Amino acid sequence: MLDIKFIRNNVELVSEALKKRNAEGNLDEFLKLDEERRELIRKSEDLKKTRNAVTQEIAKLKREKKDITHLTQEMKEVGKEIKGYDERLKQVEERLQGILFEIPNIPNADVPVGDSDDDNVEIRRWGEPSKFDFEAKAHWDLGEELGILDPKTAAKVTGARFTFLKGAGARLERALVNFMLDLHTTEHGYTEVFPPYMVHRRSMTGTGQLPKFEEDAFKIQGTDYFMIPTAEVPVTNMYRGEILDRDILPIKHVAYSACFRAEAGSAGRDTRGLIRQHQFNKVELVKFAKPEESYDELEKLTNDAEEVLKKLGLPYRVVVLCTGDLGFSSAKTYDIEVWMPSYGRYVEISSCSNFEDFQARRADIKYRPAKGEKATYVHTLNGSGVAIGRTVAAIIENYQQKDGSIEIPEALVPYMGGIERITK
RNA sequence: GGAGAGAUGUCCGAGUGGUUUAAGGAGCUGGUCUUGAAAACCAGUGAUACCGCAAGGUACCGGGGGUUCGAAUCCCUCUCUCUCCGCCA
Repeated sequence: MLDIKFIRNNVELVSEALKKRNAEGNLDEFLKLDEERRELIRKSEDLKKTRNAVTQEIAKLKREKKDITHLTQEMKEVGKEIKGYDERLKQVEERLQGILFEIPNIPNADVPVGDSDDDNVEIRRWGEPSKFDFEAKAHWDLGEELGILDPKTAAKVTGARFTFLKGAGARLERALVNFMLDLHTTEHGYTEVFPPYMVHRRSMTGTGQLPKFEEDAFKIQGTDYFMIPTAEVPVTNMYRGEILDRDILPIKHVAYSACFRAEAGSAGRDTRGLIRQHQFNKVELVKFAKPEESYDELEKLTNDAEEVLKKLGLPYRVVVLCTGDLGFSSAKTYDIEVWMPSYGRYVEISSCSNFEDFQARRADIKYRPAKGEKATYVHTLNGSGVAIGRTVAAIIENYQQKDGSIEIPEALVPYMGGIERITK
């Protein structure tokens, strides 16, 4: 959510930003309602001032046993008038907030302008795309042949876009979770949290999933609970409505969670394999930082996520998302893309974003820059560190051997109980 | 699921319709005293949001609604916390 005053004073800038994003925002109506809102507040508060004064007078007269009926009559009318203004004000503010909630964040100045992911800009690469002297297989074929991935049974039990992991496959998933959590807690200084997998509407609104993207989320019928699409939601909302002590910033959390996404609008895309599932596991990095440090923290956070892929020996590249591909709440995002032989290209495995104060304003998370100073919004950041399912897919494909077995990356062997290779 | 008790400012905690438009205490800030500190004493103190160029004003006693000239206080409703009982991984 953007600041009302900021929009009021920077209409051109906001309008430009929307254009760059190919997004729409009802700025004309916003400005009109903003004007009306302030006028209603003025009128209502004027009358309240009068009422407060007269009410004191009535109390005094009553103590003196004097007649007050003419005053109470008068105030009855004033009360009605106030109520009228306040009711209209409430309507105006609701509409205003509705518009505000649907305006995306303003991209940072150094974000490249572009229409789609074709215009994202590669920043760096690590490793070389894997080459094979045999016919390389896709992870969905290889995984089923090895008996470690079983989407058919999942389809029987639940439906499409779910998978049973079995044997060494299930072990690999668990090993990756533990490996990543250990790396980020012991080497990168993140504090581990294990969040609830369901949150209520306010939390989903705080991080920006709602109200605009409700169709992407799984809602629990008969409740106001949503399955979390990422641990970002519960972990960011841990601090909702709080003023944080400046000395504890930056706060760095790492959280493992399952993630649930309806994938509305993705029908027919990535239908095979682990790339796009309704439920997947992810280790998420979340930070709360001082505004002046948030872009340094974004670089560090991205590096922390990259370290996972380096240690696993998976080739990847980092791209900065262009304005047209940027997520709704984000001011700047780096995607880390891992080499996926079956796709013949790099595939997103992590998305690291600085939301600046966009989420903090929605969720009301502040800090005090200095003692006695006015509290101001923190900057929130997060990134996958990294998506587990896609890592499993990447390991299967990049570490496949000619005989159809899969070598386990060295760093992962201790987490696999010493298993160095997955075979039939 | 049943029965009951709560939610007040940074914290503790009074307050059942108008000298409470929130007492008192703690904390914090400043001062007096002291070689310094502690203690004591004195004074100040909403780290809130909004409207306004400002002066100032309005709102805010868990959330929402109602009664009233006037609500922290009365009524309705929701959320959360705690205690006891039942059930349960």
